[in-house]
Amino acid sequence: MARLPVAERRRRLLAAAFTVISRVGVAGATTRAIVDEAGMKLASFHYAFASREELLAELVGDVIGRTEVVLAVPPRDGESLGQLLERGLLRYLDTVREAPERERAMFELTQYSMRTPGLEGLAARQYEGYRALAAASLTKAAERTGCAWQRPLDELAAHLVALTDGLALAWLADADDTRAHRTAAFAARALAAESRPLTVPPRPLGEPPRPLADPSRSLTEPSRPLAPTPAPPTRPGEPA
Amino acid sequence: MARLPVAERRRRLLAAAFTVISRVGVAGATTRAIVDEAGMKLASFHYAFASREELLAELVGDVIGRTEVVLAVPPRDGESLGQLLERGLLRYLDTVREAPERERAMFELTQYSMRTPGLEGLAARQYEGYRALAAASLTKAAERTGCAWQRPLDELAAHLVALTDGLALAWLADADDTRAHRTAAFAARALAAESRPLTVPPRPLGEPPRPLADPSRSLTEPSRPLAPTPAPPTRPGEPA
DNA sequence: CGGCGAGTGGGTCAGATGACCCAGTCGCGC
DNA sequence: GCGCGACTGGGTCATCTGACCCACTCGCCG
Repeated sequence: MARLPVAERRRRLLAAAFTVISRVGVAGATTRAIVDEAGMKLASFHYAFASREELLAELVGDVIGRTEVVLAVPPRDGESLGQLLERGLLRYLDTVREAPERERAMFELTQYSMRTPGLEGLAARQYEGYRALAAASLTKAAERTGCAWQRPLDELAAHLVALTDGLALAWLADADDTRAHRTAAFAARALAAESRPLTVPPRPLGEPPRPLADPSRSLTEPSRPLAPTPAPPTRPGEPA
Repeated sequence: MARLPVAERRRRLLAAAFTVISRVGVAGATTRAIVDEAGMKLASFHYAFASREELLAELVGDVIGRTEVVLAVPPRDGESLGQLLERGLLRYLDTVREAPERERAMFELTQYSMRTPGLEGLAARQYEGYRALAAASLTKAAERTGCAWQRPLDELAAHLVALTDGLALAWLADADDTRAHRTAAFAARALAAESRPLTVPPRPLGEPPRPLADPSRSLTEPSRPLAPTPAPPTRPGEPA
């Protein structure tokens, strides 16, 4: 083994650890398996890291940055926001299908950090990172299709993260492409419903410019009655 | 230790195993930790189960049935489908908040079965079970609020499962109640948007009874053009 | 009511694993 | 060009873990 600066060695060990975890899970990522993957000797491990725990903690932190924006897809002409979102989600799904182990490894690392004393915060930060990525994607998608979001961006980002998580988890469990595609379409629909076109379509004459009661407010929380609202007629929960 | 029939011993060991897994994860669920939790001796373990693997396999299978319908909530008068769904989701969220370890254990067991040769099928069956529960909840919710679903039930059930998974995962990561509540509201909205009231509201005069192009079809897949559709105007992905 | 076998208890064993030690070696700075 | 110290290699050690063994006990059946 060539002589490497510690920093580089740490980097390689981290990469090897992720590979091993992808293949056999966190439990199977023993120090020996990791150095084996990296083509090193066991002593080098403890030269670079004080302990296996330290490596895993670093890895969890690292992984946050390693996540790329896979949702971003080149927009097409005349494409609606919903369509763009759906293609983005399908693209994400493709990356999951291509490398399911990678995705599994991510989930497992999150779980590891949630369960390990001292690392709980990292799981939260990881999700913070996901939301930031989601927010960026949502912003770009909206401006590319001439739309505006009707809710705070970070809120919608949280929803998108939940949707992608659910989507990935379900696919990992049963590998059902058809079902996953349908759920992706549903997710796109659901998110697009939280937007409005920026170019306000001409309002039909006579219709007052009512600010159409925020359709995305909680459906159960008692909304401060701006005007006393009588018991609403039996209707599905869709916005007025 | 009292003398127990094997069946009972197995049951107790399974319960103890789940408890241990909730506390310390699958990796920490060693045979010793399990028998300790159950108040038995190690030998009893191998008397009841051939191996730790056999117990875990059985546990994964068991867990499928153990899941209850927590989404079901008593309906209130004049409540919309969306409101009912949101309350159901919030109730689910409450169970997660009350026993996060339980939920974590479930996720971990799923992951274990996905990763263990011979148990992959169990993960799929587990999700099948989840979908069945979701479908039952959705049916009940719709009929209680006088609504009908506009998409096949099992499809919507898959969406609901994805949403609850994403919701739970996010909450487990950051324990942010506010965010989780908002996502629950979003999920309820999104699902309710896939329904329609059964009592058809009187159609405005002059508006033909057009079957308003299925709003829930995929937004990207080329829909067989019933009528040649020119490039759609730039609009958000929301249904016409 | 006596024996037999299902069930129990305590111990053992081999292998895996995290940690870490120490004698070397070899590249870099002087 | 050379010495020093950052790095490497090949061990060792204590501990944990799954598996399993065998002598014993005690409730039930005949």
